[in-house]
Amino acid sequence: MTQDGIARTPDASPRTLPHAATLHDVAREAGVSLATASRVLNGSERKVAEAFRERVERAAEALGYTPNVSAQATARGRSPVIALLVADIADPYFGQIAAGVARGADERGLVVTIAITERDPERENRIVRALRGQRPMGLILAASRAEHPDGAEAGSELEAFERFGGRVVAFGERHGDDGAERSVVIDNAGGAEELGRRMAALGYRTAIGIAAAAGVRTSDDRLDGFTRGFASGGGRVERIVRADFRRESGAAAMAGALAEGVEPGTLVFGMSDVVALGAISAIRAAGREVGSDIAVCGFDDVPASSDVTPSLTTVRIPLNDAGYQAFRAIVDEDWQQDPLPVEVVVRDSTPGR
Amino acid sequence: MTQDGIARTPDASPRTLPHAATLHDVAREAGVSLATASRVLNGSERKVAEAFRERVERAAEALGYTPNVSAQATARGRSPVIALLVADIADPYFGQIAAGVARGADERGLVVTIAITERDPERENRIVRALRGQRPMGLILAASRAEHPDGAEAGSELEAFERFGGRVVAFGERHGDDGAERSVVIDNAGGAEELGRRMAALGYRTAIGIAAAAGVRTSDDRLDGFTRGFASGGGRVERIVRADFRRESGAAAMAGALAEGVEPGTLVFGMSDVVALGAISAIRAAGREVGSDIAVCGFDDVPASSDVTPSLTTVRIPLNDAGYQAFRAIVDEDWQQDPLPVEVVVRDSTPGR
DNA sequence: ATGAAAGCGCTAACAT
DNA sequence: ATGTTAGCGCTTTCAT
Repeated sequence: MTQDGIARTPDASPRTLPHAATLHDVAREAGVSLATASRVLNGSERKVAEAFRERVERAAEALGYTPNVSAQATARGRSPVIALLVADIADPYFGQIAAGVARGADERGLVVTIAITERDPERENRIVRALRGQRPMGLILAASRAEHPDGAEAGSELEAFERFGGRVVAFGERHGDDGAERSVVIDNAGGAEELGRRMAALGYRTAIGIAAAAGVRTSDDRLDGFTRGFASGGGRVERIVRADFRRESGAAAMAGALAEGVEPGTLVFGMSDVVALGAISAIRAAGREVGSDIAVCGFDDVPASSDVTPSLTTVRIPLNDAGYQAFRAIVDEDWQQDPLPVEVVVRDSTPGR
Repeated sequence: MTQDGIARTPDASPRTLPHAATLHDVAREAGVSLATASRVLNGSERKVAEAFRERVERAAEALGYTPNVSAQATARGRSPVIALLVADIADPYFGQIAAGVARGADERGLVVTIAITERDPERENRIVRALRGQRPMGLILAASRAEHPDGAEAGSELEAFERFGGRVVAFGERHGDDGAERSVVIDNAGGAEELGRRMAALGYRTAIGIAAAAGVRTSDDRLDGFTRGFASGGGRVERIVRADFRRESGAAAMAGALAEGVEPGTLVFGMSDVVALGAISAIRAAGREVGSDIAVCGFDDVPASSDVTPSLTTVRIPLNDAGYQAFRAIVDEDWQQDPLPVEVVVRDSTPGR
């Protein structure tokens, strides 16, 4: 043994590090061919004599062999990965979706890679392009995107991805023409409409919507649905302030609205719970009361929503299941979305008037 | 052009799908060798004539070439990935850490893969083993683990990983002897001690701790620190109930404690905000009041903690930065942890008595 | 500075 | 049923 604890090889190439056992090592150790070793360790169709199989398995065990995923991927031409794009992984909305995706991936032994778009469309495009390099089985777009922000160019990276056999699954129906893309749809409009109806029934007549920029599909759908439902009960969305889906943004938007004046008895509808939570803190900061003075409702039913006081009225959507659906949309050839029930849950932030 | 839109090749092999442009394609298109193409597109040292360089770049652009990461990884022997292990990605604690890791990875063009341990040590071991197959640059263990659950066996997968040049970074100092492993340490004990002191100063004298199983380092440290600080101010932790770090678990533990009887004026210390939040809901469910009746404090300062009412007293730790530190511990050869300030933030859930 | 060619670890025909 | 061998897409000596 040499001083560095590594056996010196005849050709004296100075390996600096021991290397992980390779399939080759296993085969040699077991006294079988590469192919046989590969078959018992990885190949699907079982056609190896029990005796050999055992020897290979023992050798692999002894050497601590782990198949090199990259090598397998190059050889097979596809990578056992699912790429997940989210706007912000620290956001509970995306966190839950991610959990659902991970749950599915785990079942199939797939690895999920995650990338953060920060809600920047340009950044998103760059990421998709880079992700293509991973040659993943599929791409899940959970980041809320706007409709074709600038004409035909947008999404061309996605097309390229699909053209080469990758599957892309988006949350929410996609604008365009492309039939290849699958989407798991959450009934944003329907849920919001029901919410609007319920709020009108509770006696609210005027509302302020805190929405993302026009063009952001999720936001548009929720706002439109709510407006419709609210109107059907005699209510009216009298003002729409813009924010993105971040908490601080919601707070700022609310603060702005407050500065312009908000009548007692007004209902504020945040396009997501996170935004609504931000609005609540702004309302408090302005010395107003949440509930009987200014009512607030949101959308998503993230865990925090039941913890606030007053607890937040919202629309529950099974985010984790939605993530799982997205996973299945990628791996199941004949996938069809299971229904994702949305449900209005009325809590204390919207007392009856 | 044939009917399927693909040029028929002389050997008539029926490719079912177009394939992504390969480096080979680019080289041919540009009329240069594979090596040259590789050099301009990926190689580090620049030594290619400007004329060639341009032709290659144009060809790559025209063909929409994206380097095949797996192939690069096999050729180079290492994969540009950072593997992140968390107990539960939907938990805001892990979500923030993940965001920090992702932020760093993005800077260096690395991809982060995430795996969920579900707080199951056995599962964690399986995962680490599978992860080895990715040959990632490093492994970040954010999942709170117990000390050697069952003797020497535990962590052997980690050792194997490190032996082959992978770097593992753990949150919290590791038990063992191994010098290879780096750890980003959060001053759990110190923060909790200060919290204990402050609570005692507020007038609390008896506390109930909701902790994870003994042996879970994070929990132990927080509990010990708190106990010490609280005692220094004349307080005493009179009961310790066990839960894991999930919200429901915290609620159940609190419900149990409540059933046995909890004196007014008692302080409940949840080992994490999530647990404390669960405790709060249990207290409410039992018809008791949070604050003046039963006070509650937690640890982490997740966003939800400032939204609850009464807002939760806790210890703030810069989780996102902690995640970023972990990233750096992997990529920077001469890494040294930047200090991660912990700070007690007293809110309404622990009014002075 | 450029190209030819030998790998990287593994899979999958194709023999045998 | 097992072994041989030609790739997979890319990197990297090693010549030139």
